[in-house]
Amino acid sequence: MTDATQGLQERLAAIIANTQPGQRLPAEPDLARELGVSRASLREAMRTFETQGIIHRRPRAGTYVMQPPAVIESGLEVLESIDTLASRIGLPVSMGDVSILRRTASAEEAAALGIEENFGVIDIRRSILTNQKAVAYLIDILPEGLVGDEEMRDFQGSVLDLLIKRGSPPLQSSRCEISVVQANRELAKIFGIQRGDGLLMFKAWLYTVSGQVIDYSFSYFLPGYFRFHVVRRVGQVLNPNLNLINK
Amino acid sequence: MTDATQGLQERLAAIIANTQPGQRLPAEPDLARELGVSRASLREAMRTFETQGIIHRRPRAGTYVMQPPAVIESGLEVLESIDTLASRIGLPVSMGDVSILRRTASAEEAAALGIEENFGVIDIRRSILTNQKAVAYLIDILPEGLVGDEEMRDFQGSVLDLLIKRGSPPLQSSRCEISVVQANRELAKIFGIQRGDGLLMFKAWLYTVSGQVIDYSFSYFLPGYFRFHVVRRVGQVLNPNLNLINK
DNA sequence: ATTTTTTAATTTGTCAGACAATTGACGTTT
DNA sequence: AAACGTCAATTGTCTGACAAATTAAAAAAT
Repeated sequence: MTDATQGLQERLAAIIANTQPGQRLPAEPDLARELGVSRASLREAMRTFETQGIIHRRPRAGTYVMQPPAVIESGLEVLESIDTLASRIGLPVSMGDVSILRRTASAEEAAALGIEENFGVIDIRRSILTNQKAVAYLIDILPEGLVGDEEMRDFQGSVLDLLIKRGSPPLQSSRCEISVVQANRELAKIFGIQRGDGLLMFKAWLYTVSGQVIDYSFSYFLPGYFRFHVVRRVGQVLNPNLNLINK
Repeated sequence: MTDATQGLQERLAAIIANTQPGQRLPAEPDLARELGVSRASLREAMRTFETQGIIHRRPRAGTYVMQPPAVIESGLEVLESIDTLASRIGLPVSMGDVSILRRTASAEEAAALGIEENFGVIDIRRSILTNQKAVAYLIDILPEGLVGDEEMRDFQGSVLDLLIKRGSPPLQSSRCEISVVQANRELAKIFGIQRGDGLLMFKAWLYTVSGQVIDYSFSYFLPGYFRFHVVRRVGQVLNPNLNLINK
């Protein structure tokens, strides 16, 4: 996606975010004029949000901002920080050492964040303790320039909570990959376990409403202290393309 | 999305599906002519696939079909059997030894299935092989009397597929708990790993539409062969009130 | 005053045609 | 063989237009 397209995407995202769910957006010709683009370009940008279920377009009636689905389950469907989760479960947790450093992005991180290699990133690492024992270790990689210095100084909780609290850019969802990894020396030392012991790992991409990755994170969990669940629908896979592609 | 739009979407999906990953799609004017639509409409449809990362567009160079990831990947939102998943991805898998036996329910199983202790259950265990190597081991516990003897005899695939195929009772959803377990002697032997090595485990309750648990299952996955993911919503932030408040 | 009917404006879906900017392949020159 | 210039190809974007149907306003009828 080109820079100009990205900019339009973000400006449109802001307009959508500032519209009450259920409310109608301005008509396309008006919106295009407001954004200074042609109606065709606007429609392409809108298609992105329609694909994500953020807006719904009704021919001859208008385009409406969707109501975010009601959250009932308390599983992985909803993104919440470990801190929020722990306090909800009643697990007394404290934060261990926090490491915040600026460095340049590795190739993998640059690809994940959609930035150039060697672009600056902020690397935040911290452990979650219960009874003086580490039960989770969290690494967040963010593009430089997103979080100010003063924000960083009084950083006490989770990166996610910080981003949610500041409100901009508006967040959309997180893609979370679940896997098991063997503890390397660093992780073994942090958790006080043997090298090679299994750890539950979440690798997550946090997306803004404009589709940009704002946080690339690795979360390691000591088995036995956390229980994650997800409710799975019975039915068809929604993405029809994958079916076609692999037939 | 209107019906005509849906049709274009599907026809474009078919064209993308029949294009080798990494290859270029025909130029937009040609593709539009082939599909019998205008270039503007085609571009809107293409934006849908670009959003999903299925195609990548490079200005003045063309539109390219992306390479799908090589590992077994599954969104957890939709419940599907490992067999269906593997065939959808094109991974050649075979079924290892299958063990089907009738016995009485343990206390844990009785609680999970909502039946009396010592009530009869069917215990189905099987391993999934790829290249003669076990990569998954699945245990299904069902209340007795739900599956007939003749159905069991020619049982070849997954319990879930069997239940879906027979259609009754109608299934609703599955609650899946994700954790990491250490391989015991039995599991270590099955997977050819050391005792104590980490395995990804799903513990799942399959619910019918009437709310009854019809299948209580344990699924063990060898790390590295599967990549499960889940999209986690950021519920509150899309709520425009918060954005306004925090601005 | 209220309900029904008619009318007109609104809005998305779609089309055709055009131009700009840059890439990548090709041919030419050194 | 290498460097350079040329030119077709391709996506990104714009303008203007029409169709179809919904919605709201206006008009008519009760």
